Amino acid sequence: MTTPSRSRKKTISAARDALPASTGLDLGPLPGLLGYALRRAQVAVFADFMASFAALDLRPAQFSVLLLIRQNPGCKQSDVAEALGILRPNFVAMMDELDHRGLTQRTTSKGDRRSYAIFLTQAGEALLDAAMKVVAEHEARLTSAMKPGEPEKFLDLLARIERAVPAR
Amino acid sequence: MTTPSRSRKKTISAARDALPASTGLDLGPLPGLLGYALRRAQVAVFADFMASFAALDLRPAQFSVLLLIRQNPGCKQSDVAEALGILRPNFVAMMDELDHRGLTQRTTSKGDRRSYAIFLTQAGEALLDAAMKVVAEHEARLTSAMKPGEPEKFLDLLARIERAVPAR
DNA sequence: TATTGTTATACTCTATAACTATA
DNA sequence: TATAGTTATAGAGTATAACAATA
Repeated sequence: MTTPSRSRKKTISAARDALPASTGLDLGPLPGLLGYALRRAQVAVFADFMASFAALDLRPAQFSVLLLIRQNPGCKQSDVAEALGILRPNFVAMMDELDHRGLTQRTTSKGDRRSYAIFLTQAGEALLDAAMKVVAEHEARLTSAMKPGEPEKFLDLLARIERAVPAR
Repeated sequence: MTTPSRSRKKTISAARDALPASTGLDLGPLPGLLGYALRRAQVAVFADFMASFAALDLRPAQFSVLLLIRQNPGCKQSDVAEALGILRPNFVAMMDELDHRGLTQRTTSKGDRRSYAIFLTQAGEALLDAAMKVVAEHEARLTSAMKPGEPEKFLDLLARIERAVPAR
């Protein structure tokens, strides 16, 4: 077991100032916890992402699905689902909706008749083009508070945290 | 509108190496998006948190509720809910469960008879003491992949990202 | 009229078992 | 026997409207 360490203690009080409670409640050690700060930031970023994509009627998961299909045309449903951490049963309704909206197309693959080969339609390509512009603006909002080099540093820290945690 | 910028391009390919797809699919620009990396890390950290607290039968939200009550003994339900971003209707069942488990206690406050003053019981204090040790181990796992000073830098970046996004 | 706690309700995400048709 | 897609279902988490008691 590791102790919070002297330098951490300083961080906690700094973070306490940085993350206002909005109500008068004392948050105690909460703002100094990496997991808590990580979750707060992720919730805020997710909300901004969803608000940005409301006009395109695209949720984050749908955006990533379209992106992966464009990047891997003809791939199987299961591969996309697995790559995004979506369980196969839950992915069916997602693909159904994208299909019904005319954004994707499932063609029964010649080789293995139990799997589909999935593609973007022209409408899907066009929507994804528009989405890439929206996501660039969203990302620019996130990096607007960062100095040069910090976005890269942040991505590196996120990747190391992900790897530092079991499950793998 | 802002362009992705030259330095970002380099970051994307670096992150692509750092975040393996596990399946063979090409993730394209996804691993270079701050929002995507942030969400992946948060999901992984949340999973580690929940696994760590399984033995105590405490979910993240319950832990933060107990912590806030200890930090603000006698406070109102609504204040805790608001501080944690939990909607008041959804907070009722949470408090009911904590009460039924004997971890918290609601006493009708003398001053305002429509609100409760909430406290931790001795069992609640004891469970939170145990939880603080578990969370320290959890945090140590997250910082194990970081060099001195990086946890503070990471907290700072998270707070700045949260503030950079609208809603407020 | 406004606030605190509450009920009812609904919608999204996530998770598991089991079916079908193919292999 | 195993795999791809599917169905059904259940559980969290989150959202809004409205009510009773109190201020």
